[in-house]
Amino acid sequence: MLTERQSRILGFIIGEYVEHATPVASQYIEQNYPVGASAATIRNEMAELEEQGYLNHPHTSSGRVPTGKGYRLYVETLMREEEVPWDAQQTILHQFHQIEQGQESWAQLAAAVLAQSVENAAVVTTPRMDVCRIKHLELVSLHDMTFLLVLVLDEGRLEQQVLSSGGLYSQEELSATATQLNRRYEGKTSNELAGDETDLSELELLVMEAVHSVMRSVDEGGAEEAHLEGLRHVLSQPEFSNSEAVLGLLELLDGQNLSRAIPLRALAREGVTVIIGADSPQLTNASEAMRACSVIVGSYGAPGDASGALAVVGPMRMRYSRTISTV
Amino acid sequence: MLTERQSRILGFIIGEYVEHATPVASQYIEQNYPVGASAATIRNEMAELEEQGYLNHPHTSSGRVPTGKGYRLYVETLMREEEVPWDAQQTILHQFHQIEQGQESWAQLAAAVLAQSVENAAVVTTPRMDVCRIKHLELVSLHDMTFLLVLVLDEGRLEQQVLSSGGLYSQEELSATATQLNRRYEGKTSNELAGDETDLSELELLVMEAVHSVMRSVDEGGAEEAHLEGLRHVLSQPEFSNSEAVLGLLELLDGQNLSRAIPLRALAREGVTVIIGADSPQLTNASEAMRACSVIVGSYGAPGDASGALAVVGPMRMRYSRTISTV
DNA sequence: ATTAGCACTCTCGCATTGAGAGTGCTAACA
DNA sequence: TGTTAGCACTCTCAATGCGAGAGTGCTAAT
Repeated sequence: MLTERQSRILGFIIGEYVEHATPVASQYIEQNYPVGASAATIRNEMAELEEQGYLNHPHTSSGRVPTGKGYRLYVETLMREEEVPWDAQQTILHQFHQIEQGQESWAQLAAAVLAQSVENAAVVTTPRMDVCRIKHLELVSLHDMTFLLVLVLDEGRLEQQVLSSGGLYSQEELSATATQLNRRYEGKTSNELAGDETDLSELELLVMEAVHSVMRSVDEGGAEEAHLEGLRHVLSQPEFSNSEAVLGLLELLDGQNLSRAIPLRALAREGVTVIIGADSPQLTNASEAMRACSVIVGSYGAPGDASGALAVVGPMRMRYSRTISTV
Repeated sequence: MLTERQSRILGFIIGEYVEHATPVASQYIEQNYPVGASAATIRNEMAELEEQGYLNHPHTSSGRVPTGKGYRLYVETLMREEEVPWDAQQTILHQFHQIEQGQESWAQLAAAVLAQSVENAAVVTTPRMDVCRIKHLELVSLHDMTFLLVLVLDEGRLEQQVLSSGGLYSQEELSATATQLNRRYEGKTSNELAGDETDLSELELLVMEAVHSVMRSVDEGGAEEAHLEGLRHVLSQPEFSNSEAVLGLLELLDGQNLSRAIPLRALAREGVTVIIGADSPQLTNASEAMRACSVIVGSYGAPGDASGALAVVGPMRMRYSRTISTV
């Protein structure tokens, strides 16, 4: 469909545009890239590329700008993955070793690191088991009628729930109950739990019901929290110099809407995915604000084990090569 | 210093400006507020107010705009606290009852609720004890050489830490150790812990060292996390219609810089505080971006008990009355 | 097939203009 | 002395026009 030279020119244009965010002219290409042809020829090729839908021009006489289709071709075929510079890798690793905290802040930090290193906004969801198992449970008395249920799941994930009992229980009773329940339910998944709740005391029943509900909500990904970081990078891009665009995007990403806007988990299953602009099939409710953006979704962790999703949100004009490999 | 009438006019102007974000003209005041004087008189008073530094005008012929000094006078003396509408209170309560989760997401949600109800950005730090006490500790074996230390502190706060032991311990041994340590240290504060670490086995020593370090970091507020929510509200205000302002503020609030920018905890001690514009003494490193903003800081919880700070960040032109009472 | 040359189009920045808004001042008035 | 009406003055804001520059599209020559 495209000649060798056309592809190369397209690549050059996209590269230029990604870096400078201004329409690219034929002369400029001629002078700065090794095409081996004059400006006029390049112009002809550009016209051809435009006819096929890879380029666009804002007005009769201004340089060319890549279209969504152009970007897609670029990402799919003619981009070579950029090696992440070794020292950048080191920096990232270093930043990660700084913290050995719980998953909560881990995700937050991962988002920050990712955002910083690709200079765009990043979203990271907390890791999550495909099916989680009880590792251990513990009951701690708080006040007279309330106590805390602490649930340790696979991979050291922690969940807590405050319960109020019908009666008064001492810490000793609670501990004993916990031990008992541990012996009986350790290693079970939510499903294996169901139906095995006969023969329990009132207290045990109360606890197990709570356990069940917590695990179910974890299984459903309800406990999955997405952390957003680095919005400033996206918004400082020139495409958001007018403030309506800013607002649109903010509206979309700031609130809880985040997970709704981007069906992260669904996409993450299949390696690294790139969503360009209003790639309609994937973003069903792609809002107007999303038109100008791209999202790169990836996952980390081993499938079947703890795993989570992570994404980079940026303008269409982002450095795909760098970003993708970083992801 | 100010006559009765001057105060009233100042009040009217600020009220107007806060609502409409446009300079206020003398005629407008005359027609919409019960001053009992003509536009000319109001003009004279305005000139007087300007001389004293409460007002300003952008250019020779445009309405008046309050200065920082004006706002300060307003909040300090001539504003009456607005009653939060009852149904709004209900809504907020309702939203809070929706979740009975851990503190992590609690703070996040509180920020969201606060932000929404005052239509500005809100920051909420996680609750924190002044001095925390051990309620309970638990050890859960994870893999061969690693186990999880779960620490329940006062008020049901949870901390976790992954430890790697020198040797191999079974879950039984861990549980026994935990029970032992519980018996010995329950209810102690970090300080009471110090120096009482003689006569312990290797494992116990390892655990208690970790406990100590966790508690110290909690005491120091290191574990305090600030959650920011509702940026969109601030940025949708007309004063941020030009994008440089947006960037400045974003730079300030988006990243980890948050807590550095606003010495929340320090301020929160003393009831509700209002910082207007570049109130220099309080915001040492008040960046340029902060010039146009105000911050209202408050605290929640009982001092001496679990407590945290919360703040609303908005344009100078915010509805102080409503916001303050909501806080 | 490539290229040089040239006309054409469109944007961008700048100055100009006119209307409108709101003040400051002065002079009259209670 | 405090208040008010009237008017000139200033400044913004939006619209308009203009010239320069950038970059293309096309045509004709190689």
